[in-house]
Amino acid sequence: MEHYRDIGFKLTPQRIAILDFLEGHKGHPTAEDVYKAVARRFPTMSFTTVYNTLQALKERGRLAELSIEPGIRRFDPGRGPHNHLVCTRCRRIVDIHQSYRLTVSEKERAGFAITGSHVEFQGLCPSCKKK
Amino acid sequence: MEHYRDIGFKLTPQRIAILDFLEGHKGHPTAEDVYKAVARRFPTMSFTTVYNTLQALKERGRLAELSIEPGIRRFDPGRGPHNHLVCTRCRRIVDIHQSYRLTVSEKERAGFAITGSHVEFQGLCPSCKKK
DNA sequence: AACTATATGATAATCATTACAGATTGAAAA
DNA sequence: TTTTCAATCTGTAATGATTATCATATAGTT
Repeated sequence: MEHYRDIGFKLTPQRIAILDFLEGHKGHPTAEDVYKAVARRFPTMSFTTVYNTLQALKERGRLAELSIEPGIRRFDPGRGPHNHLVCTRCRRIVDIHQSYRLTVSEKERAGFAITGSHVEFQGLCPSCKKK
Repeated sequence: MEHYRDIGFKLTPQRIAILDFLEGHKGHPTAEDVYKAVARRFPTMSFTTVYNTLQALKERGRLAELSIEPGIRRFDPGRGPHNHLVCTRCRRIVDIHQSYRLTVSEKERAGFAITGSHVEFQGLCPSCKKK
C-alpha cells in the first residue's frame, strides 16, 4: 500500500480500495465491475468516485483502457504492453504476453508518426470450441 | 443498386438509402453518422431502422464493427480485412491495407483456436504532429 | 491546528442503444 | 395482377452507462 505514494493525487480510502482491487485483478474489469467489488467493502462508494479515479489513473498512465468489445469500456490493470485474444463466442479475453515488431510502409502511413500498436486476436476458447 | 439483391433480406427504400450511404463512405461512421446522413434525404427515417439495418448487415457479414475508441461503436464499410491507424490526439482513423502474418505461441494461446486478428496502430497524424 | 485545493457522494442530466406495439409494405404465392 | 403474411417501419418509452452539478468532507500542506 505504501507504493501508491508517487501516483500524484490525493490518496483517499476510496482510492486505495480501488487501487487494491485493480492490483490483484488479472482480468479486464468494466467500471461496474470495479464499483461492485469495491462497494462490498465500502458501502458509501459512489459510481462517480469510481469513474473519477479510473480517469485519473488513466491520465497518469497507471491504467490502460481497452476497446475490444464494441461499445464496452474495459480497463486493464496489467502492467506493461501486451496484446489480447478474444473468444468471439463468449467474449472471454486473455492476455498475450508476446510482442510483435510491426511496421507500416511509408505509403500506408499517410504522414503519421507511429507510436505504438495493439493486436487483437479473435478465436474460439477451449470450452466454446466443443459446442 | 441492383447488386443489393443477394444480401438476403427485404430491400426497403430505407435500407437502400443506408446501403448507398455506406457504399460511398470511405470513413468509419457511427450509427448517428449514418442516421444523420440518411435522414437528410429520408425525413421519416427512424433511429431504430438504422440500428436494425446495421445489425442485420453485420449478421450477414456485409459490415464490420470497429472497437477502436473505448465506448464508441463505429462501422466499417470497407471491403476485405484491413488494419487501422488512429491519431491519439484527434482520433482520426485511417485504413492500413497491409496484412500481417501473426502467430501466437502454443503456450500463450491457452487452447484457443485462432481465427483472425486486427492491428490497431497508434500515432500522431500530420496536422496534430505540428502542435 | 488551521487552511485550501481536491475529492466525495447524492441527485439529476445526458447520451447511446434497445424494447415495444401498431401500422405499413416487400416479395412470394395464387 | 391480386392476395397474403412475415418482415420491416416508425414514434415513443424504457434502459443502461457515463457525465454534470454542487454542497459537504477531507488529505496533505503550512
